[in-house]
Parts: sequence; structure tokens; C-alpha cells
Amino acid sequence: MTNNDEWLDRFPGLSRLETPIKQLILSRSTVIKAPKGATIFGPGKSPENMLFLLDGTVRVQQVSETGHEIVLYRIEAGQSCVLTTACLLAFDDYAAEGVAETPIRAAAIPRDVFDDLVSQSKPFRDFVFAAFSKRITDLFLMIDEVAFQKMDVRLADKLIKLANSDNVVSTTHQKLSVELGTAREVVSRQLQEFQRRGWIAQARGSVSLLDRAKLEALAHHNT
Amino acid sequence: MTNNDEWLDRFPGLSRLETPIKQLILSRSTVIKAPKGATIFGPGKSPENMLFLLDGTVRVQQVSETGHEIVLYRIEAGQSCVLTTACLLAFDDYAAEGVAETPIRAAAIPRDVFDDLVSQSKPFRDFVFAAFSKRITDLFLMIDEVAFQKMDVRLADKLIKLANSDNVVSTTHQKLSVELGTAREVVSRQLQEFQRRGWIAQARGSVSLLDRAKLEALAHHNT
DNA sequence: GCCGCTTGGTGACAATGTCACCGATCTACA
DNA sequence: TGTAGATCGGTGACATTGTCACCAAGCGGC
Repeated sequence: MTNNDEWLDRFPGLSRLETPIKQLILSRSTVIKAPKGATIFGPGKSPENMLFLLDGTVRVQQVSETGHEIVLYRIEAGQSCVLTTACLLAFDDYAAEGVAETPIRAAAIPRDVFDDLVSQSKPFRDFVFAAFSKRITDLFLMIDEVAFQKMDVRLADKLIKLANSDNVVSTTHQKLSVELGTAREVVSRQLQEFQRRGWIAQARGSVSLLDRAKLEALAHHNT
Repeated sequence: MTNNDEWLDRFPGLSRLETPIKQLILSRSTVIKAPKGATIFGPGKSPENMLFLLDGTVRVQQVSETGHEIVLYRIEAGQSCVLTTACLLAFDDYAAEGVAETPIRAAAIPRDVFDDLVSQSKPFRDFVFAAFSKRITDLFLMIDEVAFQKMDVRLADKLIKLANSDNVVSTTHQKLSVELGTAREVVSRQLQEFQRRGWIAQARGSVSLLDRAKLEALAHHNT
């Protein structure tokens, strides 16, 4: 996993690449690291490379003119950073920024190499376009959710997705409100209601899911 | 403009294509037409071609599980239908549908030809990736707007964008509510308020902008 | 003219966002 | 150890937006 000539197989769409293409990628890419909290890309900081995330998680979020923040999506290990790709080619500055949520390791491919790969390898093209498509359809779903879903449903869903294997979410009300693009007070009130129902327990900086099934039922409309 | 070998020059990003590539596109594409109101693509109706819109407008919208609708964006003449591209390559069915708002004319390119073009022409690659990037960054802006902008600002903005050269918007409150992903009652109330201020005049099925400057000021936060 | 559909208006209420403020807890540091 | 400042979360009042049920006017087809 740490070996430089193995990471390609961690990307499902890339394992099918032709052997010479794989070697081209490996020879022209460099593995970079960044600590937790590092800004990977952001306004005025365009990345000059396309990134394949090997380890860790990158959170992509946006700050609006009004000062409000919202988390757009996460890039997990084994996924490519499509936005990076996108903005390699877009002229404007980013509207969004990417922050390492954990220490990360990524393979960086210069944009001219990326262009060669797209040109020469059909499996690579398929990988790139599939990633773009996934991103766009995910953004469609997010718009639908932000516009039409009730906050209790969205919060239950987010708690489930952020919970670790012990059913604990280590985060503050403030950070949860940024995840959902709402106000801290709204999160606090909803969590109080969940607590009143016995679905969760709260401590400073963490939420424990006591009745995950109930939360899942709410999140999936199986009232 | 109607001539089959001229439409390529209407796409700013494509006029720079190499001559043999242009000829490949022209020889392998067909010009199709659809009447106003036709569904260009939608759930269970994947387009088998990539489309370049020559005349008219396509509205892309989404129906949520909850029955709510929202307009995601429009494709104008001279733009490519990136979503079509996207979903040429995504396995899932569309979450969205595209409807012709006017009679349309479009150039259809089969997906294998599209793949060849991406492989062989750098200008074509640049065009495609720029279109993807633009779409994604526009969706970011839309998420920001849906999540954080007040309805009066959004409605003023939408009225300005939908107004024809006579400053008239020919649409119903219901359709405006779908544009913004809100309820008809909300639109009606806001329009009443605009009317009370003398900014607009209403008739059944149409809104006239009387004081466009005031609406623009509201839309752009220049209170 | 009548019927049924579309369009838009209305009031009551629920859900969410905003604001101002508070106390509790934590952290850094002298 | 004690204190200052920051972070975290709670609260009430209020504004905005979403939901629901219902109504009336206009419009088209017959």
C-alpha cells in the first residue's frame, strides 16, 4: 500500500489501464503528503497537478459572500480529485477550497501528463469522465436535499454518515451546521429533540448514537 | 447558420479545432430537431449521442422524491450539453431531465466518435473539460444560492434573467416557484410586495418589470 | 351559458433562520 | 494554581419561509 508501484490498483477504474500507461503514470507522478488541516487547494491557490488521493480524506467546502459556509463533498482515499481536474482547466479561481481532514498522501500528476493520458488511454478517459459524471449527479442530489429536505432528516443522515465504528460523532454543533449549511442554533435544537427521544447522548464536542435504527428510519423516510 | 458546415464556428471553443478534426465531426454528426416541449433526455431515456445545441434552449430540471421540482440550469444555443456527455458515460439513469423550451436544432455526435475526438484533438479536450468545469462551478454557486440567499433576492434575480427585451416575463407564479425550488405561495407573496413598491405590474400569466434598476439593486445586494 | 381547469389570493400554522445574550468549559500561560 | 480569553452550547424573541386548506376569478371547450 505504501509501495509506489502498487497504488494504481487501489483505484478500481485505473487497474484496467494498459501496462505502458501504468508505467507512464508511475514514472511521471510524485507522491506528496500533507498534514491534517492543510489547505490542498483554495481561492488563489490553484493546484498545478491532478491529485489521486492515496490515504486520508479531503473535505471540499465553500464560503459564500454572506459569510456562510457549507461542506460540498468529501474525497476519500481511492478517489480522484475531480475538482482539481476541473480547475486545472478552468480559468477562474476556485469558488471552493479543499482541506485535509486527516494527514493525507496523494499522487500528483502534472497537467500535461494528464492530457497525454486522456489522449492515449481509453480506460483512463472512462475513469475521468465517470468521475466527472458522479460528481455532477451527486451535486444534483445535494441541491435537491438542500432545497427540499427537512433539517431533522438531513441531520439524522449526516450523523449516521459521520459516525465512527463506535457510533460516536466527534464534532461540534458548529461544525455540524457547516456540514448542512444551516445555523448552529438549528443543529442544537434538533439534537436536543433527538436526545429527548433517547436516540442520542451528547457531550461537549461529541454525539453518541444510542438508537441508530431510529435515526436511519428518519433519514430514509421510513417513518 | 443553417448550413451544415458552418455551425462549428458558433462554438467558440471549437472554432480552433484542426481542420481534419472539423471534417470528422461534420461527416459523423447529424443535425436533429425537436419541437418545443419535447423531452430531450430524462429518467429512462438516455440519449445515445452527445448534443451540441445550435438553436433554441433546453431547460434541465429535477423532480425530487418529495414531488418538488427545481430548475437546475439552461443550455443555450452555442453550448454543449455536458450533462448528456456526463450521462453518456455514467451507468445510472438520469436524476434530471432536459426539456426543449423552444423548438431546437442540435448536432448529434455518437459516443464512439466523441471518444475519438477527445483522444485525437487537444482543442476538443480543452472544450469538453472547460464545459465540465463551468457546469460544476455553476452548480457550486447554485448550492450557495439555494442554501443562503433570501427569496426576495433570488426572485428579483430570476425575474431579470427571464425578462425579454420588453421587460416582460411571460410565466406563471407556479413556474417561477419551480425555477427557485420554492412554493407558489412564496412567489405570490413576494410579487405582491414588489408590486406594492411599484417595481412590477402583474397580469395573469405575466409580470412586467417597471423598475428594473430597483430589482437589480436588490438582486446584487446594493441595497 | 355551463363545466372544469388553471391561476392566483388568503389565513393559520409549522419549520427554519437570525439576533442578542448567557453561562459553562476548556486552554494557554504567567 | 489562578486567571483571561476562546470555544462550546443554551435560550428566547422575532423574521422569513414552507405547508395546508380553501376560495374566487379567469379562461377554454363544448
